[in-house]
Amino acid sequence: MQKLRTIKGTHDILPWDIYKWQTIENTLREVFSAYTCKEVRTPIFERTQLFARGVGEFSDIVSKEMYTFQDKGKDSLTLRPELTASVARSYIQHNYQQEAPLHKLWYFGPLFRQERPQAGRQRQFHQYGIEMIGSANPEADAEVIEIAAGIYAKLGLKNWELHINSIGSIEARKIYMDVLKEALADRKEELCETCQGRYDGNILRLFDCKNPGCKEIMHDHAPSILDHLSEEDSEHFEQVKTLLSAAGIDYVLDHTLVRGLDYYTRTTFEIKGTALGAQDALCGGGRYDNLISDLDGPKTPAVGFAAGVERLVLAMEAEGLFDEDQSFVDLYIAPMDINCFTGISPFVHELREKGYRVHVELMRRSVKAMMRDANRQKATWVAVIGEQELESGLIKMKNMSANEQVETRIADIEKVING
RNA sequence: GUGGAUGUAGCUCAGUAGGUAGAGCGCUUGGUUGUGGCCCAAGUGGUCGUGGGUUCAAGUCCCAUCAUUCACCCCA
Repeated sequence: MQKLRTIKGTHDILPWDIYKWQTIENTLREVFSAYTCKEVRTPIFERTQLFARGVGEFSDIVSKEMYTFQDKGKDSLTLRPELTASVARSYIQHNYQQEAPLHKLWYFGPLFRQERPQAGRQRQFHQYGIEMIGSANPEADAEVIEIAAGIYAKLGLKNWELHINSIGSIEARKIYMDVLKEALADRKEELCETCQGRYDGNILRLFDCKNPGCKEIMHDHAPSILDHLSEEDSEHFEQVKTLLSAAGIDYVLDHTLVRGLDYYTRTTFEIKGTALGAQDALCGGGRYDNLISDLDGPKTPAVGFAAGVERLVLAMEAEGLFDEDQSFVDLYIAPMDINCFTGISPFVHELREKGYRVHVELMRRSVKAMMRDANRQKATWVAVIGEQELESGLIKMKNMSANEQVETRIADIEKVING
């Protein structure tokens, strides 16, 4: 009998770690709302077809990493492996374009991909991101990148760098791929096995190979895609770079940055955590001007990014950015026996309604044990209530960090807490 | 899917030349009568991942299996 445990590649976010996620989520809301983005939540599963068409039938994600199943109506459904396609579907289904020409949509949620887990990669993982739909202009690209970077800045993360590139329109990319193929034709035999396969499959992926031999060949012989962009593509990219510089955002120009998903056009970017393991992409995104129309929507330009939350947690832990000493208890009530509850109950209720975090100890422990517990929980105040207090109507309030104790009427607890 | 590493108390790990288990931290309680953080003490807690095999005897050797983990692939 197998012990009950989480499925491979999935994890519980434990109650003593959840504050890390909440810290991140709160910051996300702040930043996205500062840019007047609106959150959208889509279902966790969709028709398989959506991803096959949106992400690309032959991409690895769709061809071998999806959790796909049939429901009782024999429809093929899939746990979402990414969110851009879902948001695009929502945009089309509800005719967002009738509401306004531009939509800035952000999201946060779990995704599923059946890959072998490793550091910074799980089978159920979380991403947040934004899809800015409606603008073909470079200022949209720049704002999306600014938001991505702004979130890390706001969280205090230091060890990351922004890489940007432009892979042009589909037409320009096709031409470039032929040029690349020709430039490497003589060297094909020297490439590693997987790269030889990629040469005929998706030759752009050669840039991602970690094999030193392949890297050298690519470095020495591969032409830059930036030299093969159309005039409009180049102009667009120049403006993006200018806008980023104006916003004071540092970037690394990286012509080898070719995103894996089929739907990207023109600007692509990635933010790498420089203190992470092999899975170091904190955030990846770019422009995708054809996706909406590919999914039978109106021809609509868009740009966005998706960022991994588990990786962000790892990166923040590595930089010690979480406050491990923060208190979750404003007032710890230490009742000496059951009779103490009735007298204090209405006041506790009132404090909680006002937003104070109040713990009433429920274990019937000794005062010593309760004080010890309050200390461990980093409670700011402790109220001791026993027979004496019930008789006199005065309870003892102890400020734990100052080690000072005062007597007060129950009705004045809030005054004491506020000093 | 491929390769490497690892699987002993809640956590981090010891475990010597095979003789049926330890430490630190944690948790609980106590150190006199109703008060924490330090210190001290006691207690709680493990069929040594699982199943076989070798042996008088295996956490310790062999095989298998499962799980975890790191890397490849791919991607956030």
